[in-house]
Order: sequence, then C-alpha cells, then structure tokens
Amino acid sequence: MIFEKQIKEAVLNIVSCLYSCELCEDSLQIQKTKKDFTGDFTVVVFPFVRYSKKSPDATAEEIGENLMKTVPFIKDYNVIKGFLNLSIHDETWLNYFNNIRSKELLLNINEQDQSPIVVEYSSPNTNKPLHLGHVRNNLLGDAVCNILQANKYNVIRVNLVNDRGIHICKSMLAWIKSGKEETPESSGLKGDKLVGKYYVEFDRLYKQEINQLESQGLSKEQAEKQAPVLLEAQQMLQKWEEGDEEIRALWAKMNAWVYEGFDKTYKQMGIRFDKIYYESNTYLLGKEIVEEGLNKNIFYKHEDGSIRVNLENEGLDEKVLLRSDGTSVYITQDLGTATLRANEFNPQKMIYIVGNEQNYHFDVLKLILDKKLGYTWGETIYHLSYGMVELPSGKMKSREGTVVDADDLMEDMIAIAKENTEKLGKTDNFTTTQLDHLSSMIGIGALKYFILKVDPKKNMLFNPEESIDLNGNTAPFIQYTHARIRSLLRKAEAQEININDSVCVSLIPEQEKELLRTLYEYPSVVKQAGTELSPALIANYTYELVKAYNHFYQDTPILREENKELRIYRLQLSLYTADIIKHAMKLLGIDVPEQM
RNA sequence: GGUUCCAUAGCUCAGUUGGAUAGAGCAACUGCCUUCUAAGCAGUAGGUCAUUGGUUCGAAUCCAAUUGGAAUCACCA
Repeated sequence: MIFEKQIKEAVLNIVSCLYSCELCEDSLQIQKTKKDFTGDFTVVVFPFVRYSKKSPDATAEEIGENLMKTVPFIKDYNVIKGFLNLSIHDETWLNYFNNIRSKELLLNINEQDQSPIVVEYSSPNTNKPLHLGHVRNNLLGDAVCNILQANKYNVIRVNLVNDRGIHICKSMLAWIKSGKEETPESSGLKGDKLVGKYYVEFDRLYKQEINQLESQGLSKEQAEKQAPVLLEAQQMLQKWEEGDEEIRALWAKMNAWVYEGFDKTYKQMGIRFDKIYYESNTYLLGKEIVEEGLNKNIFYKHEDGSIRVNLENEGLDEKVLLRSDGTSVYITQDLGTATLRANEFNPQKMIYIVGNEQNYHFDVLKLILDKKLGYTWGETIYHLSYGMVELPSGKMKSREGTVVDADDLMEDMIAIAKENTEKLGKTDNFTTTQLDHLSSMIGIGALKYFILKVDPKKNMLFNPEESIDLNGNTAPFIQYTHARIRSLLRKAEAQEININDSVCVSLIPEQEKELLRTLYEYPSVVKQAGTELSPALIANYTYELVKAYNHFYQDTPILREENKELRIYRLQLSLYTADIIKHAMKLLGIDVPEQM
C-alpha cells in the first residue's frame, strides 16, 4: 500500500513528462511480481504504448530507467514481454518490517464515517431449532460485522426474531393437544427442541386428518383446507391478534423456552447481538407507511380490498402490501422495521444477511422505499444474499428428517476434534477443562472456517464427513501452525533470545521476502474484505499465509541457526505471522490456541 | 414462461479493478519423524476454465447468444 502508492505517483509523473499525456490513475496498475520472475512489484506498461509510440519493451525500459533515478528505494528493474518488474532494496523492506512490528502499521485504516452500519442476521423463527442454514447466516453475519469493525466502522448487530404467526400457533396447538404439560425441565429437552418437537407433531396430526378426510371422499385440496387442526390453528392466530390472555400467556411461555434454547446455541457458536427486535412488536408498523403511500396515490386499493403496488414499470410484478382483511403481510412488516431502524440509528448502511431465496423480496423492498416512497435512505439497504447449504443427499427437508441440527452438528465437531487431539497425544498434560476448551476451539473453528471460506453467494455442499476432516484448507491446520509458532517463541524466550531487538539482516533470503510480502498485503486484504463484505477473502488469504510460512520455515532450523541476526529476524517474522493469523481468524470469529 | 444467481482437476473450492506458464485441499501414487509440534513438508499425476461468438495489445475474468443447474415469480414468513 505504501510502496504501490509511491511507485504509482512516480510512474504517472514519468509518463506524463516523457510522453506528454495525462493518465488517469485507474489505467495504471501496480501488482506484485509473480513468483517465477525476479522483482517485487510489477508495472504493466501496455496501457502507455499508445502514447509512447514505442514497443512495449522499449517503453518499459524507458520507464524503468527513469524510475531508478527518481525513486530511491528501487534497487533494480527488468523487463519481460511488456512487464516492468521492480526490485526494492532489502533495507527498505527491513525498515518497513521493523516499523510494522510496532503494530501501528498493522491496520493502517483511516477513521471512517461514524454513522452506524446496522447489520441484521440470524432472524430465526421460534417454532423450530436452528439448523445448518442458520449456521451459515449467523457465521456470515458475525464475520461481516467483525470485518467492518476492523475497518473502524460503527457496527450495530441486530436480530429480528420472528416470534408470531401461524407456525408458532401450530406448535402451541400440538402442545395443548398432546403435550401433557411437558416442559424443558420435565422432558430434559432444550427449549427450542421441545417446541420444534410439537411443530413436527402438528404436521403429523394434520396429515392424519387430511388422510381421513380424503378417505371420506374429499379432494386433496379440500382436505388440506378443511382439516380441523389447521382451522383451529388459524383461530388461535386470530385470538392471538385480538390479545386473548390465555393464548398470549401460553405463547409467552413457549417462546421463553425457545429463547433459552437459542441463547445456548448462540453462545456455543460464539455470536452475539447488540439489539434484538421481536416481530410481535414491529409487525404493525408498516401499516402506516402503506396508508401514507395510499394517500399519496403511490399505492392503490384493488377491487378485492387489498392494497397493492404496481412495479411493472420496474420490471417486477404487482405486489400485495396489505391483505383485504387489513392484516399485514411479510413485506409490510419489513417496510416498518426498515423505517424504524432508519429513524432510530440514521445509518449509512443497512445490511441484511438473508438467503438468496429472498432476492426478489429485497428487490421489491428497496424499490418501494427508494423509488416509490422516495426515502433518501432507501438506497442504503444492502441485501447480503447467500446460497443454500446442500447435503450430499440433496436438499435439507425438515419433513424428511434430513435437516442438520445446529447443536448436534457443533457437538459432533467438538467430539471429533477431541478424539483427534487425544489420539495425537500432545495434550496429555492438559486438564479436562483445558482439553474441553481446546476441543471446542478446534471443532467450532473447523465448522466456521469450512462454511466461511466459500464465497457467500454460491450454493455450497456440506459433506459432514469431509467437514470434520482436519487436514488441508481447514481451521485446525491454521490453528496448528499458530500453536507451533507460539511454541517456538516460548522456547526462544526460554533460551533468552531477545526478539525485540531491531534487526538489520544484511541480506534477506529471497524466499523469505516472499513471506514478508504476504504479510505486507494483509491490511489491504482486510480493507477489501470490508468493501466486498466477503469473509471468504480473509479465510483464503489466511490459508495462503500459513502455506507460505510452512513452506519457508517448516524445515528451516530457526533456533539452531548460527547467524544470530538471521535467527532473530526469522523469529520476528514468525511472531508477526502468528499475530496476523490470530487477527485474521478473529475476524472470522475463530479462536486460536496457544498450544495444541 | 419472466427475473436473478451459478458452471474452473474425479470430488470440494480459490483465482484481487482484464495481465506473464491456471491454484489449493481431498482421493491416488513416491519420499521424509534421533531434528523448534508429522493435524506437517517435498514430489508425481490429474484442465477444451460448460459451448460459440464478440470487445483488445491481452479474457477463467467484460458483453451477447446457447446449454445445464439453483432460487423466485402467494392475501407464507
């Protein structure tokens, strides 16, 4: 970032002097020199050829020659097929490195606009436990927030709990019918699991009744609409909306069970929120906005009494905003909560972490707020859409019991991590608590990394067996490297080697410069991940870094190195590598152990 | 059918604003534990970047068409 900028300015200068033309900054790219060529930075000269009216090689030669004269830290240059490779003096690298160790330079990111960024994620329903799909959502949300915060943004983490609706009533009804007053305490089940059990139970009752009605001669459609349990559930919802005390009490009781269960899951997952909204508090808010739009003739009343908006000019369809009976639909409440948040926080951006099955919904939402209602903050909405998580057996379907439960999954991961750790026998001196803590770090880390390393917008395949493989591009591999470095540093300390000495190795071994360069890139990776909202970028960078470190130092004797200066330099580079690994993994919400 | 997204090694995935000879891991095969932690390292093999055309000095990357897959197009959330 520092070097690139200076080289860029110098090149722009030279080009404008030499060929008397004004270049825009974008047409000039400085990139890192590919492995197989000598040099540190590369200038692509093709864009200048039209001005220089010379061959690419001659142009590159000319620029290279002038750069040597004007930029003091450039040691040498070479030209290959129109690529101008620049080498930087070793002293310059070392200077930079010695500065970097003060950590001030670690993330040299300027103060950002401090108006908040509101990030909504998780957004569970309270009728069933969290599953693998939620896991991707939660992890993405958490990581995105971490990355934005590392970029010095003011982030507000928000969860919108969908705690009302027909699905909740189904669980409640089944509990009344066949629950026998079962509670989390009496059953030993986690609260969300218990409620989820009755949601499944409802489905069973419902199907039973449908079959019965069908055998009485009704068509399938008729049976689905007339099944008594369904009618009862609908009645219950109506009573809930009317504020029926008995129903509300049961609703509150069962939801409280669920929240207790969710809290445990969130805690295990290591995610948190600054603010939790409940849909039962906000679902009415959108109505006013719809009324307002109706008065301004932005929306219109359909002949059946429902209120709608026509988005055909924008390439979309007609959309219902309020039911004919005056009750609100999904988009009504989202219009409401968005407005609520905009007024509450005056955010520069509102990010929604929601699956790609709702792309259309968010297109509509943005369009209505921004273009139709003309709210200035409408365009601040950003839908971070992620793909589905599929299983080798196909899609997850709750009815077919192919859902991967979040708690079970985490438990499995931890158990496997523990088994592996014990098998390797490196932690025999650990206490049980320490071992559990380590297993949890490794198991949960493996899960998080496995999911976050994939580009969010792509559908991904979750193979339970492969995911717990702790080899290759996985969190345990990264954690392991970190642990090894810390162990190395502990031993150095025991030998009373002072790592903090400022270092000036006369010549940095060429290969190790490569590692230094990778480290050098870290701040810009974080910055870019912040703008792209992509934890995958951080994950893959970290893996590259670890590969690079292992490649250079795996078989390099560091503590036994006779050249004292070189030894200290390598220890410092190791220390710095470990720090970056730790920092990067923290952005992904993954802990790294000191020892494993 | 309309809209949006995806297609890179047998499998799972990377691939920076278009740049040099396409990158890992898993699976397969070969070496390496008296050596700072082998959850590792080094190596072999594996590719028509879905297809075709276009844009240009230069395309896995941008544009168009085609093929295949996913999501969505509810008075469900």
